[in-house]
Amino acid sequence: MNEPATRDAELTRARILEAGFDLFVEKGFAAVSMRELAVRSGVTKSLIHHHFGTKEGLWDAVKEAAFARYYEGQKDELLAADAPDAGLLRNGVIRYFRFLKDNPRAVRLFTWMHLERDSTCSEMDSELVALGADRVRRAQERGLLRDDVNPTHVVTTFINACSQWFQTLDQHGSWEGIGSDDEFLEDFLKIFMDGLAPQDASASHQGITKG
Amino acid sequence: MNEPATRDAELTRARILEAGFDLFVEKGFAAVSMRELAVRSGVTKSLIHHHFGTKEGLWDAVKEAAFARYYEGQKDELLAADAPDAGLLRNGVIRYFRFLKDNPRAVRLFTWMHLERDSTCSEMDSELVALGADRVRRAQERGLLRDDVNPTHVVTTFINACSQWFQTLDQHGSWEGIGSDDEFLEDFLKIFMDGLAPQDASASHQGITKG
DNA sequence: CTAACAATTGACCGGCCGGTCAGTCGATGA
DNA sequence: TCATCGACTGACCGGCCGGTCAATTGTTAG
Repeated sequence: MNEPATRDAELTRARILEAGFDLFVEKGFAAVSMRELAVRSGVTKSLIHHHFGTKEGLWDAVKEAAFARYYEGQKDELLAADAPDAGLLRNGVIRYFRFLKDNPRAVRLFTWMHLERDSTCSEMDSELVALGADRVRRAQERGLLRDDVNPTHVVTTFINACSQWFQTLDQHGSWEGIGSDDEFLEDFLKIFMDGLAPQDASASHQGITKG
Repeated sequence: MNEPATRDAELTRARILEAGFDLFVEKGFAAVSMRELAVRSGVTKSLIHHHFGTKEGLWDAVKEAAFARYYEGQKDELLAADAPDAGLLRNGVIRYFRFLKDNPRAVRLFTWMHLERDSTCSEMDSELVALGADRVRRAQERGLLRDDVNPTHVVTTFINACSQWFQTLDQHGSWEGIGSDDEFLEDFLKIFMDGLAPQDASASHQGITKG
């Protein structure tokens, strides 16, 4: 029905995109040359220009493709957690953490993009943060979470902690006493969820909390 | 007493180092050329080679200089908090946060280095994390902090949350409902410190904490 | 005063950079 | 069967890349 294996434009584009993703994620945009992109994708340099115009064009396409995947996946995750039970936030954190764990190269890609002040990143982040903050706000209104903290700050706190965990994953081997991904997640959840529990009127916890 | 303004090797090296810091922090190693480094520092390209050998040589020198500053400053901060009072961890977080706030370009530099898998980074991080974890462990032994969490995970949690906050600072303008640096710090400390408070035997907080 | 030395310069190098273009090749529709 | 169109190639371009080197200049020790 379709074109044969040779001269399949879609397949070629996909191969170039994959090579681009690999190399850009590994070395960053500026450190990758069109020549190595060509070698890696198994096509001619000219063919990359034919399909994507310029090096920036390919970079944009790579980002767009990765973004679509990430955004889609993450939105599904957030929507899947719509059931209004008490563990909503906890499950949200776990899902986000697992997503990052399953997509370590996405973490690298977004870090490169942040450093290059890519606007696409901030738009998506903004939407997801807003979505998460809304959930937190509703949980606060129901009395399920303490309400003396900014919902956006709650979301950014766990996003920050999880993202940076995987951003520094390479080095963890040399950090003495550090645990596995799941052990960190477990400890983080203890701190995070207990820290977010509704405050007792009988305000017990003193000691360390006040300097 | 010393050499005049012209032909001052130390001053020249310093100027080149500063230009290198500016440009590398802004665009990353690969995206900076020797020519623009020369223009920025107001000297000849050859002179940079004379003083630093290669482009990598300058990059190493820039990193080393920044590292020395960072490491020194941060160690001072940690040692300054040696008084064994109850707010030790809280003050540690505040000091770390303030350091990052005062040195936003260091945050960018270290992010570039992380992406390039620079080993120097991990060595310093490793030492600081170990130092912080030791403090947490001692606080746990004294019953000032909950002891059912890995001390290293406690330290990485706040380091991660703070670092990433400043790493994404550029975008915060478009995140609705987000507060200032200090407001975030305040909210983070509420969650973090209350989450780390010693557990009551009468374990009250249920609801959200269990999925 | 001058020899010695380091700081500094500008011309120059081969090579790789991103990008272009004329042309070949192969599938497809009339 | 053949014209058409797009996938694909390889030779080529000017320019910038990091780096070298011989020569000049300023400083300083003897």
